[in-house]
Amino acid sequence: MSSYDAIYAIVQQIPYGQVATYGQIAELANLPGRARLVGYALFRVAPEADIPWHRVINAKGEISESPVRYGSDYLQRSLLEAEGIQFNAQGRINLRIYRWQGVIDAAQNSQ
DNA sequence: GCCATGACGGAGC
DNA sequence: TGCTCCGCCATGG
Repeated sequence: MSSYDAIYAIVQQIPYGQVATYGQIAELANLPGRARLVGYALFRVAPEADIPWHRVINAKGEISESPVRYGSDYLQRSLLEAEGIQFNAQGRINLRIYRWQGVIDAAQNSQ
């Protein structure tokens, strides 16, 4: 175990009906630029942990596909839709609406 | 211990 | 708007 522990902690904090990007998770986990490690970490722990991995998507707002996942991406989409998240015609999620802003600082909320 | 790969991100064309 | 290339670093052979 290592910094990944922070990644799992962050993912578990994603609220129902919202999503976060790998890069965002990495940043919150104090691993800026290591978005890849986030996805890799989730892939290794997902099946044996209570982590809502389906709420983690890429920066494009879509579900990442990979030959090692086969059809898991379809399951992920189903889970997200079950939470009320809508996909557009391109199968992507509107991050401007569903993106989890993580732990927002009060000062940053001035926008 | 070295080499190749990978749920990504961002810049460049 | 969409595709391609490079960078980052842990894991496995």
